[in-house]
Amino acid sequence: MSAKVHAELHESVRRSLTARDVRYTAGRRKVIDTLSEAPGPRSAAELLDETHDVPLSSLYRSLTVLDEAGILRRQHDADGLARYELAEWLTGHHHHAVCTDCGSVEDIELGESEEASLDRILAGLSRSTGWDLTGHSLEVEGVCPSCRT
Amino acid sequence: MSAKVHAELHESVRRSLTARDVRYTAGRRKVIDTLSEAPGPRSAAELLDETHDVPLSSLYRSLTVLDEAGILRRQHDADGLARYELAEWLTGHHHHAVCTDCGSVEDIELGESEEASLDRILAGLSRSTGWDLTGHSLEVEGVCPSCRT
DNA sequence: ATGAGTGCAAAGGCTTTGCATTAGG
DNA sequence: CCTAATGCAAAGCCTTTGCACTCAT
Repeated sequence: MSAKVHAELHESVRRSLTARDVRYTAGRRKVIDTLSEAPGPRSAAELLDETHDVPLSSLYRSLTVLDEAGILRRQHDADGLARYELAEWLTGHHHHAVCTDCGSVEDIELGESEEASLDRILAGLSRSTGWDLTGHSLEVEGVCPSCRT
Repeated sequence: MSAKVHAELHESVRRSLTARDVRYTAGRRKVIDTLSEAPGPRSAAELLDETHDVPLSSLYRSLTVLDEAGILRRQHDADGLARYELAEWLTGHHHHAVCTDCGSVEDIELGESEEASLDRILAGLSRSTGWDLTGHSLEVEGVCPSCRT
């Protein structure tokens, strides 16, 4: 993420937090910085390492607060480990590819026409299932380039 | 699941386990029975309750063994709780709808043409990402019929 | 028979919480 | 200033494991 976009990211986060009376502290900025540079969702342990000097409990509390504020999204990988990524309104809509070999998760984007056919599929599902569908995520699994070699 | 298909299910499981020198015990049959009747993935706590008289540690050990044998599939829900369902070779390929309100997960199936367009999307991804893709799952989120009312 | 499975209790690992202190707006 | 956030240690919760006993094949 470029410097300019980076500054805008922090501004977006700050505005969003301020509106909820949540403070944008140094530790939280480090978390957002780290996540914005990551190629895919990060675990708490990875963030603990990559943010430097953000204590465990503060990290977890910040992650919880940022999740509740809609700044980031928490999921769980195949091992049940919590993984965090910036929310889609900050990064843009994307999907995930999970390596069945090493477990790494990589962000991937679909082209317009692919995303459009996904939307058509969802519209059909909404009708046939009785659910009021609000979002979707396609997760593909396979072997990543570095495990393939 | 009908009685006949049910019997076939147990036979499939038994054959698969026998081939790996894993025994198909009463407790494990209860787990398979419960999962085959569930409308979506079950947690360990739910299985503990629904199987009756399968002790905690035995349940977890059976789930681990059955997962490793490819009989069932373990995932984790939004709260990080492990959830189990029969593997797709036993139930058929399907996807999940997650209720953003109550957290319930329901199995859903796509029609042939929808599944075919998903496959086309995946083929494109395989080319553009350099991954060797082997599977996919589409998770849709929304509000389930019972939470909508 | 004989090794896999069971069942209880104890341990593990990730995450949350209590509380006194610090610092952001 | 005044309340949210921090940071340490302690507690929680789901899941796994040690060990002696039991049962499936």
